[in-house]
Amino acid sequence: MDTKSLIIDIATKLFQQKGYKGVGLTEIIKACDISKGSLYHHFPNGKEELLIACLQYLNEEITNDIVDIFNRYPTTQEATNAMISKLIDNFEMEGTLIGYTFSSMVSEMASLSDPVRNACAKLYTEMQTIYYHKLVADGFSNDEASSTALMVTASIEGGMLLCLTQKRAEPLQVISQVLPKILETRRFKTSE
Amino acid sequence: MDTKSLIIDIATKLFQQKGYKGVGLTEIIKACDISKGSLYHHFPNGKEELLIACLQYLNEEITNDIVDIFNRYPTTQEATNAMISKLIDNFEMEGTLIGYTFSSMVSEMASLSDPVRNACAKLYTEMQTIYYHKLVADGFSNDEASSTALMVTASIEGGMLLCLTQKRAEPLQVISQVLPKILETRRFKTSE
DNA sequence: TGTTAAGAACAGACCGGTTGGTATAGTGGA
DNA sequence: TCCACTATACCAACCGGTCTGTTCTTAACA
Repeated sequence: MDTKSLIIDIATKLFQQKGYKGVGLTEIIKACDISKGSLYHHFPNGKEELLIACLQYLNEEITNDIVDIFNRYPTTQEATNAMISKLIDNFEMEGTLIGYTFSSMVSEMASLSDPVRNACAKLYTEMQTIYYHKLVADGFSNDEASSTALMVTASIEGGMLLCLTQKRAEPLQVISQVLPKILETRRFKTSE
Repeated sequence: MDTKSLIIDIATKLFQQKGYKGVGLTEIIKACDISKGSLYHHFPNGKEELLIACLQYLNEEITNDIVDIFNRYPTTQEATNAMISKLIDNFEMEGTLIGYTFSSMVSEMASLSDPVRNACAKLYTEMQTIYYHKLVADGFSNDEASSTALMVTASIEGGMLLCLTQKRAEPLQVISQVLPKILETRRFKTSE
C-alpha cells in the first residue's frame, strides 16, 4: 500500500476513535512509521486537509458497504437489520465503534470548519439516499421514504453514541428491534 | 453567582460547542474573567474534574427541563414534540445546538476516560427513565416502553447531529413528525 | 546501455505558540 | 489572625507547521 493511502487509513481510525483535536500529528506519523516531512508532502495544507481526505475515504468505504448490503436483501427492513448486525459484530470484536460513525468530528468541527462540516453532511446525505431508494422500492411514497430515511440515519447514529457510552452493544440491538415499526409498509391505517 | 457556579456554567457551554480538547483552560478563564489560580482552587484536579462537574450540572439542568415539559403534556407524543420544538427554537435563535447534547464529549472521551464515560451514560439513562415512565403511563408494556425510550433518545441525539452538519433545523422537525409512529399507543394491530 | 537531470518521496531538526498544570504571593472579609 | 479565595509568574510538554537536506525513482538522451 502506498504511503498516502496508509496515512489516510490509519488517520481515519484514529480520528474516529479520538476526534480531531484528540489526535496529534506526532501520533499519526508514529502509527504510520513515517516522518513529518512525508506527511506534509502528501498533505501540504496539513491536518485539516488530511481530515477531509479521511472523510472522503470514509464516505466511499461506508457507501460501498451499505450499497452492498442493501443489494443482498429484498427489503429495507432486512437490509437495515443486517447492517446493524454488522455494526454490532464489529463493535464486539474491535471493542470500539469505528463503523459508520464520525460523530466526534461532526460535533467538534461543525461550528469551526465549513469544509469539514460539508464533508460530513455529504456523507450523511449519501447514506440517506441509499435508504430512500430502497424505501421507495418497498412501496413508500417519496415523502415518507425521505423522512423515514432520515429517521433511520439519526437513530443508528444516536444508537452508536449510546453504545459508546455504555460500552456495550445493546442499544443498537434494541434499535434494530424497534426500527421495523417505521420500516414496515403499512397494510392498514392505524388511526385517523 | 459564586465563582464556582460561574465557571461550570460557562465551561459547560464551551465544552458543548467545541468539545473537550477543543477548549483550553485559557479560553475558559478568559470567558469567566477569572484567573488560573481561581480555577484550580475550585477544581484542584484540573480540566477533567471540571468536565465531570459540567456533566453533572448538565444532567440536572436537562433532567429538570425534561421533567418540566413532560409534566405539562398528557402524552409522551405531545411532550416529545414540545421538547423538540424547544430544541429547534433554541437552535434557530442561538445558531448552535447546545440543548440536550454532549455528543462531542461522548465520542471524544468515551474511549479515554471511564469517569467521563460514566457521567455521560448516567445522563442518557436518566433521560430514558423519564421517557420510560411516561410511556408506561401511556399504556405501553414495560419492555415496549424501555425500548421505545431508547429509540427516542437515540433518534433525537442523532437528529441533533444531523442539524449540526446541515446547519439547519429540518432534521429535528422531520424526526418530530416520524416519532409518533413509534409513540402512539396502537389501537389496531397492523400485521401478523 | 550508461549517464544525468528532475522531481517525487522521505527524513528529522526546528519554530513560535499554546497547552494543562504548579508555586507563590497577595487580598479581603469574619 | 486566619483562611478561603484570587492573582501573577512560571514551567515542561506538546501542538501544528516550516524548514533544509537527503534518498529514491523515473525518464530523457547520447
